[in-house]
Amino acid sequence: MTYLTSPASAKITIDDVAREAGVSKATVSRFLNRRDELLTPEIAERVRAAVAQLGYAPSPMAQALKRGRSHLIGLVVADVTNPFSVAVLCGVEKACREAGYMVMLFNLGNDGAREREAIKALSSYQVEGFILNALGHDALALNEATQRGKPVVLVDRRLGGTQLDLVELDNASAVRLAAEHLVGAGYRHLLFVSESMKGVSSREERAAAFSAFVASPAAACTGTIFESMAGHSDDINHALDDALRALKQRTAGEGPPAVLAANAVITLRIVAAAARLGWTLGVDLGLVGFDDPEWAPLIGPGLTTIAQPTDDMGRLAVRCLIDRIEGGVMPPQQILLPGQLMARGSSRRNLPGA
Amino acid sequence: MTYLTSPASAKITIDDVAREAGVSKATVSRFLNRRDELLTPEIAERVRAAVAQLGYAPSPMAQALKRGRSHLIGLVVADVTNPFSVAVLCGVEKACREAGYMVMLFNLGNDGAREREAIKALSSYQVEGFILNALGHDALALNEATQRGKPVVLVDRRLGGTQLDLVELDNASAVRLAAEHLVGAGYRHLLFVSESMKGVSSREERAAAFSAFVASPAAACTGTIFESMAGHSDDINHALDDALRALKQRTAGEGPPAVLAANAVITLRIVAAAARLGWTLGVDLGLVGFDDPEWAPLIGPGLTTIAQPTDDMGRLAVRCLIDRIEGGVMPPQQILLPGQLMARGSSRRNLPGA
DNA sequence: TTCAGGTATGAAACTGGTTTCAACATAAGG
DNA sequence: CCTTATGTTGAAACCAGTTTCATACCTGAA
Repeated sequence: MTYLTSPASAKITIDDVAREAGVSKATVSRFLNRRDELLTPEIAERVRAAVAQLGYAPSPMAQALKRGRSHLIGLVVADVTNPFSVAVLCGVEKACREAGYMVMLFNLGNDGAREREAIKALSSYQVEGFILNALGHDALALNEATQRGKPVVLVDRRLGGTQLDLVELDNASAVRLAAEHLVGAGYRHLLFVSESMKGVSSREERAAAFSAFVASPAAACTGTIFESMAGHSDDINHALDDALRALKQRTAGEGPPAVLAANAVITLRIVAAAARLGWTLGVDLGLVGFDDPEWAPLIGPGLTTIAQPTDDMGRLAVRCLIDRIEGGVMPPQQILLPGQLMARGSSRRNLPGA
Repeated sequence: MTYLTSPASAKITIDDVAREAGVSKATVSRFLNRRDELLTPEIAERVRAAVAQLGYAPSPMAQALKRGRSHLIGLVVADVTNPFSVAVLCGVEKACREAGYMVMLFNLGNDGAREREAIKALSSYQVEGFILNALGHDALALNEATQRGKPVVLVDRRLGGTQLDLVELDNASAVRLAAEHLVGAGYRHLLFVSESMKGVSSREERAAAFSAFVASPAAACTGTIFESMAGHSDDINHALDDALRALKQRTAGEGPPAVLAANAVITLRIVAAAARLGWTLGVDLGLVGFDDPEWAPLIGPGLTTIAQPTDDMGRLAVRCLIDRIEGGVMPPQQILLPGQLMARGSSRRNLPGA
């Protein structure tokens, strides 16, 4: 009894087409690459017909082998469960397809040790370039890639000291935008909550911009940075609750404090913490978070966020990469894109009380 | 002025290793494939040293070409922005890597017309098999794949009449679980809200199970199905609001109605609709939704959900596929996995009123 | 009519591996 | 000591294409 009835329908090669058309495979190859120029109309037509009749499609593998070009782009993502990464992934994938490239995905699952593995695996598949949204724990891995002469574009995070193309949010402006919004809404005490910096540039930039903002005389607010360390989630939550309670106490009588959350994961943690403490967002605690997932308007009074132009980021990263792949020689670019403030209930101080 | 300092560090081939070790490339190949057996220890050692010294790694492209095996698995996903798809993607990716395969991702972006394109592109890259979470608008595309003798495993959605391996949620049981939970919580009037069926099997199964449940005498509740058609989001929302209002009116005095949402996207829509109507979840409207994204506990009183074992689904799909790739001949399997009820506030009728 | 020059095509080499097959060396058996 | 068996190794063919190089053909000028 057979379950696989497929006759493995003999995949057709360039030789089959050549035979069918009564020409040599060189001719077929020429036809496919520089369509008709260089070919007698009559022959070109015969080849065209044979290709159509057999439904022939050339093997990218074989092409890659000879040409040294795979039309593959390696995309390394720190964590696919992060909505930001997914959003960028979408942009990258779309732009790649439009440009005739396929994307080969490698998800690190937030495991820095796998960066090497990712770059090795992808470059063994002859990807023509990398788009990295990686952890940066392993600068050596990067060197391996660049040393092989493969172009690299960084997204969201700069890695090592190396001067590479980079596409990211204009973190300084975005933080200022968020902080000014909170101050404008009447919050006088700001807490910036981030995951442990661990050398991740975007986290550091945001924290630095926050420090700079609260230090400026014009700010008219106090600011603290809370770094949530890794560990068991109960411990994380406990530490976070303590920090919020302490802040509240310290600033009692001066209006509610506000949190600026460094990304969507942190935002969710803050929301959960507020729920545990029995605080109402927008009333007992202001909140602005980076990233604007679709659930942001639906949590509590609606979460105010800084939306990143993720789709454009992906698209620009690809354009930048392909420019280099196709021989463009230019200085490393840093492309900074503006964030957009999505003002919602979590940062409106004077809500009709609940 | 040069910006690319990389000497393109001449990628080393098997010939280089052979030369370095003073043997033929056949010997090197033998060493790499069946490590040492069959080789003089002295020669094996020379090759090992050469490989190590040159840091040689064989080209999967060339291997694929000759062996006809690419160690690539094609993953077609209906929509990467859907959390369910991402969750499955994670499981698939992990399982693949553990088994020594790479995954090649193709995102349809909910565009059914691209199914063909996806399968063509992936199979031209010689993927050894497919994992499909696709739309199924194009049964022909599928045939193309199976006809080429490539194994296919379906996830979440069965396609066409073809008998293929399938991994999905046990929709019938899951719907019953959710519905019984709602009835148990005191809701007497149930509304099943789904996107337009359009031949998507999981949607149909869930709807059918819902109909079956409410039709059973033991159910002690009424049930309606609301199919949200495609269109402008304002229209969708309007229709949804109307349906909810009508249900409420029709059942006035018999306690609040409850919604069973067919997936996370619908769940978010219901949450938004409740907000527009000024209804409190759990009080004015019960809600249970399929899929359990991380934000579910944080919206309103917490959303009750049916969690799917997405990670296991991915893992099982891969195992199933690899079994077939590696020659396993067996009848098409249907693997049904149980859903888990995550009871939260949105389905608790007697909350301390707000 | 012949020769130069250009063009269209095919044969063969090449990409980087695997695999078959033949050759060689060594050991065992007669 | 010669034959046979066994086991290692290398040369060459092969995968499916691209590209170089040579050849055949045709045209135009001397």
